[in-house]
Amino acid sequence: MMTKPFGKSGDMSELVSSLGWLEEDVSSQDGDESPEMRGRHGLIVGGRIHSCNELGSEDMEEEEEEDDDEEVGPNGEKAPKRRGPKKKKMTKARQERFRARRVKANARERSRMHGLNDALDNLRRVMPCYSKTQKLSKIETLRLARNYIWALSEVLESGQSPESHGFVEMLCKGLSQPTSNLVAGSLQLGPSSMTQDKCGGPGVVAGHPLSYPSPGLPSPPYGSLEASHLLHMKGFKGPVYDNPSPNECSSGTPPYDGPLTPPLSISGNFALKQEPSPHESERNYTPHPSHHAHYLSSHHYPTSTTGSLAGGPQAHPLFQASRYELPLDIAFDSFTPSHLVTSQMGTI
DNA sequence: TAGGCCATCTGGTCCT
DNA sequence: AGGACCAGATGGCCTA
Repeated sequence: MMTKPFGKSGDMSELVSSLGWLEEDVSSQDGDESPEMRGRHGLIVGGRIHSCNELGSEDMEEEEEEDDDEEVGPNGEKAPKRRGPKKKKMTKARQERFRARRVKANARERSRMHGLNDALDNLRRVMPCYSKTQKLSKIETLRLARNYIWALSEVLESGQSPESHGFVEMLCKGLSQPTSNLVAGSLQLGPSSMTQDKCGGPGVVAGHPLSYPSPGLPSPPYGSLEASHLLHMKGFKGPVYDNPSPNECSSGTPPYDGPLTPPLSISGNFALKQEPSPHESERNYTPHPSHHAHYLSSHHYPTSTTGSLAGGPQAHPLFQASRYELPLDIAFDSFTPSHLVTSQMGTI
């Protein structure tokens, strides 16, 4: 798996002592270094050694330019002549400037990645299974976000209920089994028969027909669907069709990596919402806005009593029952566990 | 212990 | 020249 040109920790001190400038650089890391960063000094050292191999120590730099034209590969073969301007000698001053540039660039790169991670965190918060303790991985967050948009589009386009089996199936499409468990658990719904490809196995776990098998999952509670999420979903009653939508997931979902139908038909709806400026959105940010579903439920579609937050989460049995003890006879507005059980048998 | 995920460093490339 | 972005490399942490 990982190649280890040098020991992860063992021979490090030897290498470190042979590189005088190394310690200096480590100590010259940004002053605002987080504890996390401090805990990763070994890693920084590793990085330095990596770069050292490429740049060479100061002693090596003096020789570096001389045999430029006759580079010989590890197997003795001649490497092609290096093109472009000849490398200038790395004088001490140049090296110092280079180091300073690198340190600055590293700091920028760190903050850039932090910004990216912050954005990912914000994305996690609006996912239907946000949990502070059970963070979705980056890749799973992106996949779920993609599915979420897709599923909400389907809700708007075809009137499919956000509580339907198909909705969960769409959310879980292509997700890992633990993430699928998380999503299904958060939605208080059972496993999907369609998620066997990547989402996991058949999904019926011993003890409860509605629970996902959850190998390796920590004890509950982990991700949970925020009350507002579910209430908004429950409140949302899109146009109801007599016949199931031809686009319904269970009747033929597009392949996971295939092109999805863009939510063109709903873009107008979304566009109606005045997006706050970055500043405003920061100020007004709420952990679980479920913006689109909320907006739709409160502005475009009739909202049931349970669909309003006024009643509070405890107003619905869904929020009184543990996910793991959800009785089979809980009736949803348009979806029941029995519904699910039959769907698992492929009768829908 | 292998594998997954992550943070960081780094050099290259493109753009201003 | 310098910054943003990217991908590769590396090592740490955690879990099955």
